[in-house]
Amino acid sequence: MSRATFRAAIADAVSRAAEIDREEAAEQLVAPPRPEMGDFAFPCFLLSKKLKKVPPAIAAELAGKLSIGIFGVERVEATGPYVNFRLNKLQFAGAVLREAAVAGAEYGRSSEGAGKVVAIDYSSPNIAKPFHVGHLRSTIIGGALYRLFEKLGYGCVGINHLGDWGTQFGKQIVGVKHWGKPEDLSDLMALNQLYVKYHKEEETHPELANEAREWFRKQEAGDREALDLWRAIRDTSLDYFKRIYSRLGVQFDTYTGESFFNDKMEAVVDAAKARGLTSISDGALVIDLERVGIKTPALLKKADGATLYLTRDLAAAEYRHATYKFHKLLYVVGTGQSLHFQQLFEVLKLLGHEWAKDCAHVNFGLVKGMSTRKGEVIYLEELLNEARSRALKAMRETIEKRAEIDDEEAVAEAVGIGAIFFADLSKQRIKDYDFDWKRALSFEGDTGPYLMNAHARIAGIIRKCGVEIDPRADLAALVEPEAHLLVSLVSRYQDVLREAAKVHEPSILAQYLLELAHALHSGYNVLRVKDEEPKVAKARLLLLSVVKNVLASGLGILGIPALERM
RNA sequence: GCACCCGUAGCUCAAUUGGAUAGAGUGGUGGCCUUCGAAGCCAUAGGUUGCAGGUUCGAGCCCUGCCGGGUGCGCCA
Repeated sequence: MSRATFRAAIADAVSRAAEIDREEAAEQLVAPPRPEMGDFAFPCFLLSKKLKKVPPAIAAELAGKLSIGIFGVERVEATGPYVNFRLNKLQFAGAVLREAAVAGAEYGRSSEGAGKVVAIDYSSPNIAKPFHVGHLRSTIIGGALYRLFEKLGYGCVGINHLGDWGTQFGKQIVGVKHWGKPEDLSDLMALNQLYVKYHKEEETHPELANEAREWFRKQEAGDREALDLWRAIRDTSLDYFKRIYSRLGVQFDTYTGESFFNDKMEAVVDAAKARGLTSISDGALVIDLERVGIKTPALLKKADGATLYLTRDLAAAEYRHATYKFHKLLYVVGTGQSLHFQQLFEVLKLLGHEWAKDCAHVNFGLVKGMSTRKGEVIYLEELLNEARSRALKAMRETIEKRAEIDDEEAVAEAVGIGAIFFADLSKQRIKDYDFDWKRALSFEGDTGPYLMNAHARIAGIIRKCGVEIDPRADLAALVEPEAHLLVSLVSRYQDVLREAAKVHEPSILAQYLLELAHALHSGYNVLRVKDEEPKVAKARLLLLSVVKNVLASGLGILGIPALERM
């Protein structure tokens, strides 16, 4: 808020001096590339066209007109084609830090999303298969977006669209029937082994495929035994997933998976037919999408009459809209399914749903190189355990720290999670992700633990400095450029959250937190608190405590624990 | 073959969405722990932003064509 106040004051002055619209002026105000240049800059390129003068001349002229009387501004200077504004440090720090100090851990929260619902479909794994590293991105990105929108005041619905229906269950049941024991039904690893065994056997005994198809057919027809088996497998999987999610700190509001929509698809098919959208092609029921620029037609039903993925997603989208009246519906799914989502959104439009424009595919790049040398996938639990043990090893290298920590295992677990989450969330979603043990589990440099360390370090200062935090402290002592940089970064937090939400990109927040932690680490030597004069100590401590709150808030959104000690 | 995505320092990534001198980490080299946490800091080296055109006051970003990598392209999800 406070940053916006200063921005508005400058925009107002600029709009009067340059005779342009106030909003236009506010929009053009940017931050200069280097802090010495000032806090805001107004580029004069656009005016150049209108006034038929070169930008530097306009900048000089404007700077002259604006030299005095803008709220919070202590210097106006033309530098080349820009007019640079430097804020009064005391006024700026006062406004920013007081607001942040009062808000405490809630700093950054806003109510701009009040009354609006964002539904987010994420993680959505297939039942009866263990969680591996490839499932992580959707889970982590979706969880981060959930908490981000929540922070901005939106009501969020986390949807886990479980892959809990389909022909793979026929195969799973054949595996259980032929080679399994009754107790395997409640053991996910055993179930998975049976599934793998099925595929191996199928290579030499192709007739098993018919058996599997028959089981799934029975399942769809409501056969008692088939459904009982399916339910047991589903329950076992769900228990397992929930254990993983609790370890990751990820939550869902609903687990309405694919099976939930079994009885809701016929209505969509009927609606499409009624609108004359469908045709028969090679026996299958399709919707031609050539007219909207998609060459691949959408398949609603197979030649044998069975429904498909798309049919189910159409029914699900309609159900979600009816149930949640969402402002936005986000699908956090890999970019490999782009065509599917283009088709889905276009068909929703053709069905007359104007809300189709509120649906978005939050796509992300592939996770490559996640299998071991033997070609097996890396299970998530292996990764988490490895991260924990490496963190423990790193902790044990410094004895002083151990003395302060009472639950080493818990800290190591948190550090491991922090490293893994941040390795994923710090890059733009769209980029392919090369999984690499060394990089994913690194604790040095631009990593999750680096941010956690910045937070724990401030916590240590607060514990040991011998000064109390005072939100009303006199801030005149905050004269160092390092302090001003931190104030400026703190003031940007809300803007960063808004931008990250707007483009569904947690990496914007992650990059910002790195900047903040860098500024802290570089500055904290000159911003000592302990044994300084009380006035100086109090001012600096207030600044540091506010930085700590921002770190805690941002890390929380990313799903990374902010520890007091590590 | 067609469609979409990605090419920025040796490696992994940024760049305020078209703006000022393209920045971080890592790896290399050299420094900094008797002072609130060294999972840290400082310094130094490293670039024809894949190539070639175009658009304009201005392009890593937009347009066209190539080159390289990835993904997808009707009866799986």
